[in-house]
Amino acid sequence: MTSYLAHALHVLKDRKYRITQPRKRVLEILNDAHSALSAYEIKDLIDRAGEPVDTVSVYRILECLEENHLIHRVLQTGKVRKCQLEDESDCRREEHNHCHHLLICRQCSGIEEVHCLNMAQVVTQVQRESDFQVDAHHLEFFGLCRKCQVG
Amino acid sequence: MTSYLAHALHVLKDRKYRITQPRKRVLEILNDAHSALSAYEIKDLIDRAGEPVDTVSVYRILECLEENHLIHRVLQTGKVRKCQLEDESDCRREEHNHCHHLLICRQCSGIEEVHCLNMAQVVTQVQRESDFQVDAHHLEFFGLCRKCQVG
DNA sequence: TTCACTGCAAACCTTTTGCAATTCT
DNA sequence: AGAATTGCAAAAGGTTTGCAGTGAA
Repeated sequence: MTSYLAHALHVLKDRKYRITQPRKRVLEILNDAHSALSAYEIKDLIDRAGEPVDTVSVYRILECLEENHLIHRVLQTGKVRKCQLEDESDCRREEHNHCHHLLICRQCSGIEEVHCLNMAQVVTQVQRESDFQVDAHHLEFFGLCRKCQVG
Repeated sequence: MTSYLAHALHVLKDRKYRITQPRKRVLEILNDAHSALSAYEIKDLIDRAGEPVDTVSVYRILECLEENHLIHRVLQTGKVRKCQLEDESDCRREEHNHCHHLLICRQCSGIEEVHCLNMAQVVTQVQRESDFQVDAHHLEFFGLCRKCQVG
């Protein structure tokens, strides 16, 4: 069980990106975050920890991380969140890293990620009824997470 | 078969909103649009038609229309689009006006809207596997619309 | 006539760009 | 050393706010 942080650093190193202080700090913040964060929120968290980073750098780092599929964006807010490490075994190959379904709690703003939802039927329905050739989709659920459900 | 424009004006009048020139113009633009538009794009289209409207007014009008469920936003871009008039007969009551599924064409940027996709199974799967109580969702499909499919 | 609504000015927040200085490897 | 990356300054873009003036009902 590798941590997200270790995984991300490994991916970046592997692809010849430099492991700089700002990059490490952003990844540490993302690693610890339980909800999605904006570029500014990430910058603030880093600054508060003592060694400030420029906002522009945060933007550029997030861009890099997104290109390497280490984070993805919540459509509704534009905030980012680390990509969960996938359990290869129970994910169909074709949907790979690109099919994330988010569970966004309206109480605590926490975000969970679900892979492997079976969307085949729905996609088929769209293709049949609308004659639209689907090659990707984004799906976000809103509601209450386990902790915020009362009773 | 009422037009979107007539429908929207009726709803607003009914709820004691004033039918002003800027509101009429924004609704006309939305009525004719075949893809989603940003506030700026709407302002530009109106300006080009001869009688300019202030950007701030466009923002406020869009806010009003959104509150009254006459437009909704495409999550990915933040642009807005008229809500399609629903065919009451084949839509389950509970999902009513709030369950839109968008088909976004990556070729022509056109947007279609689909109601009545059967998401029950997927929602059930989420609730069961993640213990998350779903009360809403947003779903956007990306791909090729009928016209842009070759062959 | 009255009050909702608009237009204008200005502020605010977010994101992007160019370039010189820094720092990983 | 050399190239990638950062920080700074500045601009660009999008959105919001306050207030006085306008116009729909």
